[in-house]
Amino acid sequence: MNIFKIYLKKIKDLILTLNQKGLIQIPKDLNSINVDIPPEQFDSDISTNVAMVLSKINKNNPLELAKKIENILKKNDPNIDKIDIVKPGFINIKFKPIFWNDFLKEIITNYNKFGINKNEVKKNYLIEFVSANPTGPLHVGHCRGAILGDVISNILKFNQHKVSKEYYVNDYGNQILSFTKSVYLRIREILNGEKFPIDNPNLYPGDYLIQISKNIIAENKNINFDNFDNISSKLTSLAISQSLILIKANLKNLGIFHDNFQSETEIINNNEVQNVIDKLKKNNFVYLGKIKAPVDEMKSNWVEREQLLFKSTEFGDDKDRPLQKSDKSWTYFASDVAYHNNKLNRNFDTMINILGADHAGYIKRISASVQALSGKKNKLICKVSQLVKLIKDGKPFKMSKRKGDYITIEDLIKEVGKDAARFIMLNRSSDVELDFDFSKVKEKSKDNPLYYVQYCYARISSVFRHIDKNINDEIKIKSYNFNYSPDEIKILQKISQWPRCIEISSKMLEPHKIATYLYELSSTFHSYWNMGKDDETKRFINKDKKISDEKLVLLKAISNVIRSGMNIVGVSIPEKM
RNA sequence: GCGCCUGUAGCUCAAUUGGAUAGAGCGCUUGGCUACGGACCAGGAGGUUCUGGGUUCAACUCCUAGCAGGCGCGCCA
Repeated sequence: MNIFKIYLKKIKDLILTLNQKGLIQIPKDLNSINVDIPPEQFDSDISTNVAMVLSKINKNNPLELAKKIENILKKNDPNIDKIDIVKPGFINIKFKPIFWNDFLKEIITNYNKFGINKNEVKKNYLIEFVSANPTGPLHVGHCRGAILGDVISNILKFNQHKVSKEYYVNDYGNQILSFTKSVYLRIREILNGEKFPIDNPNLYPGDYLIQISKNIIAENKNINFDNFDNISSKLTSLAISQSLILIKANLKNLGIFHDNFQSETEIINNNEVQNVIDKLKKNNFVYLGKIKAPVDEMKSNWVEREQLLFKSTEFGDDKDRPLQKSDKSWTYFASDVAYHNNKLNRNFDTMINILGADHAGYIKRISASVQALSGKKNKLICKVSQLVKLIKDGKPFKMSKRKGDYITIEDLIKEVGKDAARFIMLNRSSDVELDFDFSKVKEKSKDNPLYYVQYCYARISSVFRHIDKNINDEIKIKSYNFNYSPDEIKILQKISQWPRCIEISSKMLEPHKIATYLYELSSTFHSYWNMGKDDETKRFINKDKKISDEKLVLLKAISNVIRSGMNIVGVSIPEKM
């Protein structure tokens, strides 16, 4: 029940009717008309800009137009208490108690549906995220994108879209080769005591390789590890599946579960790369050519080579991109084009890729390929998650893979817990760099939004305990006939904005809005709670240790929204803290 | 040099995607625990939204030209 959408429709219908009667002119496009949340100082529940939008085309003062609309609105809507017309031409609407009573009845009886925008067109999404190389466990750097992708999926699912979560496994190429080699040398070390060349920059030095190697030895007693070439491909698949076990365990600890792990090797072995290149060739998007050297550095080392190129410049990229290496093997880009063609063939309405900031430069070429293959724009949406700046003991913490001093997801979870990791990573827009201060994240104070929201839920739970109920119990109300005070209406207004929050974060794929909203809702609650100290009528439990239906409904509504919100974010809501 | 992201209070960030007097937390400052959970609340000080131009009834938001920071820029993935 999105009251903003409901009233937007009412207002659009109204001006369409007025237009048909020849009373007003309307623009072709009604999209700039909106129904919004009015600023607090105006004592209204919703507001609309309709008069200002119509003013120009009607050559009429917005205030006068607003007056006309006001009269008609009031006459036809028994829910409206008063309408204010303010300065430039805003129409501010305040509802009667009956409106809030009906509203609460609806959201309490259908509590599990509140927030869903059910009239939105339902789509079938594919979201690809994490997709870290399968050469070891995940580290904190992967964490933000992982959580972002997971929560975007949760929002879309909450809004009743279909979502398939996918992890692309880059189990092919040079990095995998050196990874396999590293495992091999670790195995030799274990079996034959040959020391692992820890300083070789082309190898993976991490200690986790020792455990991987031990597992491989233990599970494959029949393999002879004397000659690398004889077993390299077998060893690759064994090493990767060991890596994936680690990665899946990491993701599980973050509360993340993918529906599908798509292997790159499989795409290549199915000849999909060759097929997609043939397809592009047919449509004239591929040619043999040379790439120009970058303008500045290392000009002297540049060797021009003729290679198979994809015309990504036709779709706005800076240069055309190579599909084939000089040794005739495919580039990473080529197999990724094939992978995206594979996605296209599975007929999703929209494909979402979550990328780290360091891969942002890749977006143009991959969306170019999707456009070339599908002819449709906007089939692929790429979301970039900016860097996370780690702060430990008040100082920035730099991770270096070489030295092996990086923080894994295990370390992170052990130190701050899944809930804090998820909530804090979401607390900022994905477009801005995020400070992740280990000491602050653990802090149990207002400085930490996670605890602030959880504390709100815990307080509500404690009220339910006092009346010998549980916060999850369904409540039965004889009649919704209440008259809430202005301070309580403030909470109701905030609650009424929940579906709108979902609507926008779902449309814009911006999960941080959920975290912000939950914080604000908690804030209005905490504020009201403290009023109870001076004013007993604002306490939930009265002198007789009872609670009125009016207050009970209010608490139930708040806690239901917090529960849905925290479920979407994927964090727990303890009843006691 | 080019591309992407960012620039808002001393610090970290919001801002209903173009709306009204730009809001929170931290820090500073003044108050509130014999209390349904103080992990909280109320008040105060703090702003030329990086700069210049443009579009609009309306610009933190869009366009444009700059400035500053981050990330990336060959057949690595």
